[in-house]
Parts: sequence; structure tokens; C-alpha cells
Amino acid sequence: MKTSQKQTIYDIARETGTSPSTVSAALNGRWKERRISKETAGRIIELARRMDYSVNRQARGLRTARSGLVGLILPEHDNRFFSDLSQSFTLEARRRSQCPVIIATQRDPAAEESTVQDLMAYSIDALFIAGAADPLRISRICRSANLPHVFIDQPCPDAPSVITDNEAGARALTEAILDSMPTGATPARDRIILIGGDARLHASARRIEGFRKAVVAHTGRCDPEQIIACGYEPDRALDEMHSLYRRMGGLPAGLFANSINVFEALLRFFAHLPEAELLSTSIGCFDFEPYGELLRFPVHMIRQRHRKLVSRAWELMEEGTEGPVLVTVNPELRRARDGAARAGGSA
Amino acid sequence: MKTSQKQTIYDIARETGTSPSTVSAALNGRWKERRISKETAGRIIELARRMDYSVNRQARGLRTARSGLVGLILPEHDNRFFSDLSQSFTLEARRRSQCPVIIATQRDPAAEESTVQDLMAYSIDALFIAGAADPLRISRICRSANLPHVFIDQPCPDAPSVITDNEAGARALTEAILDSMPTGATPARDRIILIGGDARLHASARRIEGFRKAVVAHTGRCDPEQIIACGYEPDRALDEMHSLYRRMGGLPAGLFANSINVFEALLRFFAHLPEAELLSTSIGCFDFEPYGELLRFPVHMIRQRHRKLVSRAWELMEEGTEGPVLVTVNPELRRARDGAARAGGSA
DNA sequence: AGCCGATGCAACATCGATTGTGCAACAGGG
DNA sequence: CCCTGTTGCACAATCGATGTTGCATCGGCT
Repeated sequence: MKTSQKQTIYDIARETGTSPSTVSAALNGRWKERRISKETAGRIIELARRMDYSVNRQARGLRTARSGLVGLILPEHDNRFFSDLSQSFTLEARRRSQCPVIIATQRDPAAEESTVQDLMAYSIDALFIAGAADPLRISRICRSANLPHVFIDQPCPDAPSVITDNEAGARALTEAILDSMPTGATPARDRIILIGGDARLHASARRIEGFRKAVVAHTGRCDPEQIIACGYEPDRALDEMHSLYRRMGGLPAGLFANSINVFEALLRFFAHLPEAELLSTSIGCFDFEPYGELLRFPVHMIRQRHRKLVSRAWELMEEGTEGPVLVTVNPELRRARDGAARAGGSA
Repeated sequence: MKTSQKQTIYDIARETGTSPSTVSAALNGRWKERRISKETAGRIIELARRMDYSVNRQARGLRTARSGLVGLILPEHDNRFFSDLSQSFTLEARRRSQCPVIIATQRDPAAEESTVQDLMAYSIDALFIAGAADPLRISRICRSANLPHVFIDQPCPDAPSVITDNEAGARALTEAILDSMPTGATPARDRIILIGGDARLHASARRIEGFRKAVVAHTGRCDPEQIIACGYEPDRALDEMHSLYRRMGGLPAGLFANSINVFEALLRFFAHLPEAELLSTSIGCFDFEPYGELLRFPVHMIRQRHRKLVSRAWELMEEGTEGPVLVTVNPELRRARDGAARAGGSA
């Protein structure tokens, strides 16, 4: 089995009594404009198939200055949202016969930068960036290398970006929580509280704004102490939750967790409460986690439409968009199915 | 800003008054054995840094027949275990200055095959395969192209493989479940049941064996009806759970879920039971899911050591292993922290 | 002075594909 | 029969880096 010697167009040329350029033209479907006879092209293509030829992409890439590789940079793989992104990205890339290269950089700006350089050394055709620590810097590098790029789930003031409509999502989530809020809580606890997030960040700011608007529309007002933007650290959120519970003398009637990390902290806190108490509060999480649907109390969740984020990003790329364009995508509200989840209490 | 024209070693050669081959040698640290003076090499390296040169990897790859790319094929990104693998794989690749290319093929044998071909067209230096639908076929392709490859989490009879020690894991998990099994259940329910998995598959078979051994060691016997290998379909598992519950007149004292899917089915079933009843059974899952630790009842879990699986796989690669070698890695038992989780019942 | 072995580097071929150009052979028109 | 187009392809340059070979120059030694 000496089939291991990789075949080249020169081999095919020799076998078919033609020249490499003819073989190349035939295999690329360019035989018509290169005035290769249909019959010759056919012979070449047939032989190539029989010997199972596949082009050397490094050689092609060297000549054409393209590679067929497209990069996606993200913070980490082990995260629901980002792995959903990877999944969608892979599908979209392959639909276009491109090869996806997905690299996680651990939220480390240095790693981000060196990864971008690395990918550029491979002459990737395009770069998608999700959740970079330093978007501007990356954008600048790409721009100076003339590399088309689009940001996903994060706005970059310098480049096309596709992001979730955080405000609309927060509004919808808040309304869902308000809708299912139990009636008859003591006045001290009869309000909805947002916990988590960092008001200085774009995403958080929009979510807070959506929350506020929905609350005002529903209640007529929204007090500052209803918003506890204590960051994304679970431990910090847990602390805040403890003191909130103490201040209010119980759970608030409604709880808006600003991210999955914060939600996890809440779950940890809830582990110490009797189940009945949990059922007396209405909970929402701005993020999606399938396990949320398996809990013994209802949780509304917001799920980003990863599929759509990715496909819109590719569209921007293909349209050759360059400037600072911002496209928003509405997220999906996944209402808790009240019945099933609560049934446990009475079964 | 005309910096967008990518620089080549020819540019550096011109600027430094040297030749391309000299530049290449200098930049690759090979200047000593190429008898380039330290001073010349220094000048070249310095200039390269200043103009921020980076090698064209397609050109290098064409010449050297290597690319610096290493592939990882897996079924899907949106799965805890596989995204953990991706994460570890990325780290290990970058530690070795290789560029990871991770592709999900949706458990589709045709996609797997064409992806392998694709990657080979890029002259990847090595291929890792996790959870392929048709391992033998892939191994054969790689072998005939002389491409070093290793299977992860799946034994291939033709190639080096690194897998989790399913039997040992199952034994440990079973023992943990037995340890925390409540005493005093009615005789009909006082046993441990394994549910899920497909006895025809390697992994399931080993797990069942481990389960059986542990049960026999503990109880003296293990009846066939204690093992319900009904596959991995959640719906199917849910059905089986229902009828088991009916047959036994309640939950068994111990439950061994053979995979995360099955565990999810159990959770769905549990949603209809009062919490007290759940606390009267001891549960284990052969898979890891962080949310399992946030549930209101204790769950023992087995976590595959993705880090170790991946690093052992790289080691096999680097040792140039070729034949059918099977390396096993012990998984980690994550015992439920009884106290915290159960506290909810009494708080 | 003449020979020899380092030393320091330039030239050149090469990897495999793409693409612009050139050139036979043949057909058709005048 | 000559001239002009087509048709059908081969040739050769090129992409950027690597590694082999060869050729000056210089110092030291006899």
C-alpha cells in the first residue's frame, strides 16, 4: 500500500498526458473559460476522483493569498452560550465550504492578540470575535492587515457588530417575572429586584435600562435599591443575596438574575430555604441553562439566539461591511411552564 | 497607513542587505549552524521585530509539509464533556505552539470522513478523534495518509486510544450510592438499580460490569432486573422510570443513571414527586453536570478527567505510538455533599 | 609564499497550485 | 493559396519560505 505518497496535479497531468495548468483548470471548474475541451476536462476529473486526489491547500493558499480558513475567537469553550456559538459557527462555515477555526483565549488580552496574529499568519479569510477583552485593539490589528472581521455579542465602536438586544430582552423578562409574581406578599417584600451585572458595561447597562422601563410601566416607579448591580462574581452575588434577604425579612416577590453566574449563586442560596418559600417568589434569569427547566420551581429565562447572531454576522461579512455598524437581534424569552414544575409541591 | 502590505523575508533581506535564506535562518534560530554571524542575525531579528514581521505559514507549510495545525474531531460543541475536551485540547495545543482546529461533525459518518479529508488537505500534523461514529474508517484513512492520530474517550481497535476506565468509575459510583443508601426501605425497594446505556457498546458494558461487581461485593448478588440498559434516549428512560416506580411501589433505595441524558429524564420524573421522597433515595450519575451540585437533593457524580485524557493522548502522539494501544484514565468521583444539600429540608 | 581549514554568507532549487501568455493546428473566407 | 480567427492546450512565472551547495575571504601554519 504505497498510496501514502500524496498525489499532485503533476501526477494527474502525467497520467492523462496533459499539463498541470490544464489539470488545475479542469478541477476548479474553470475549464470552459480556459478553453479546455469538455472531453479532456472529463478525463482529468474522472481520474482525480479515482485516485482520490485532494488539493494541497497550502500551495493553493500561497498562490491565492486565501486559505479557506475562518477564525472565531471566544473566551472559553466550557460555557453554554459560547459552545452554542461554536456550533452555529461551524454549521455556517461549512455551508460555505470554509473551514472553521475556533480558538478560546481565556479572556486574556495578550492571548487574544497573539491568537489573532497567529491566525493571520495562516492567511485566514475572515475573523469573528466574541467576548474579547480588548475589542478595539483587535479591530485595529485586523484593519491594518486588511482582514475582514465582525464582532458577535459585543459591540465594537470600530467595526461591524451583531449583538443581542439586551434592553428588549430585559424588558420581556421583567414583564414575565412581574406577570407571575405572587400576590399578597408583605409590602416590604412586594417588589422585584435585579441582582448582578456591572452598570459600566454595555450589556448590563442596557439590561438595567430595560428592567427599569418595564418596572416603571408596571408599577409607576422603580427605586434605585431595586437594582443591585454587584458584578458577575457568584460569591459577591451570594453575599448580596444574603443581606437582601436579611433586610427584607424574606425573599422579594420577584428576582431578576442578571447572568447565569448570578443565578447559580441564587441556587446556592436557595438550597438553604424550604421549598415552599421558593414557590412564593417569581424568578427570572438573563441567560439560558437547560437545567433551569428541570428545577422544582419555575424560572423564566432569556436565551440568546446564537443561530441568528452567527448568521447575521456572516451576512455582514459577505456584504463587505466595514465601518461601525451595529445589528441587534432579539433574544428569546423562555417562560417557565408553571404547571409541571410546581406540581412537585402537591403530588 | 500602507502597512497593510504584508512583509516577507525578501523585504527583510533587502532592508538588511542580506539574502532571504540568511533571514530565514536567523529568524528560525538556526543561524548558528548556518554560520551566520551573531551580529547579522541580531540585525535581522531586530528589524523583523520592529516591522512586526510574521512568517507566512502557508509558504512554510508548503515547503516543510507540516502546518502547525492539529485537528480534533468531535460530535458536538454544545455538550459539557466535549466542550471540556475542547478547552483542554486548546491549552495543550498552544503549550506546544500548535494551532488547534476543532470541528464538530454531528455524529454523521459522512461529515466525519469529509472533515478528515478536509483537514488533511491542510496538512495537519496530527488528528485527535473523540466520539466518532465510525472510528475504524477514520483510522484507516489516517493511516493510509500517514497521519498520526489518537482516539479519545473511545477505543479504536486499530489505533492508539485513551479512554476513561468505565468499570472502575462505575464501581466507585456504585459504592458511593450504596454507602449513602437510606436504611429501612421496604424489602421490595431496598436495592440499587442501574438505568440507561446500551450493553452492546463498550463503555456501557464496562460500566455495567463495574456496577455488577460492586453490588455483588456489597450484597452478595446482583439480579438481572437491577440493570435496565434501555439506551441513551431520555424519553425511553423516562418511560422505564415510570414503570419501575409502579412495579416497586416507589423509588428504589439507590439509583445509578448511566449518562447525563438519563439523569435529565430522572429529574423530569422527580419533578412530580414530593421532595421528601427524593431524600429517601440515593442517586448517582455517570457523568458530570455542575448543576447537579445545586439540586435540592444529593447526587453523586462521575466526572471524566478531560484534562488527563487529552494530555495522555498528546503524549501517545509524541511518543509516536501507532498500533492499537489502549490507555485508561481513572475518572473522578464527586460525592454529593450531604449536609448542604439536604439542609433545605429542615431550614 | 602557498596551502588549508574555518567563517560568513549568497544562489538556487524546491514545495504544489494558479494564472497570464504564447503557440500550434485547424477552419473558414476571400 | 493566403490570411484571419478560433480552439485547445503547454509553458513559465509566481506566491514565500526552507535547505543544500558553492564561493569568496581571512587567518594561521609551514
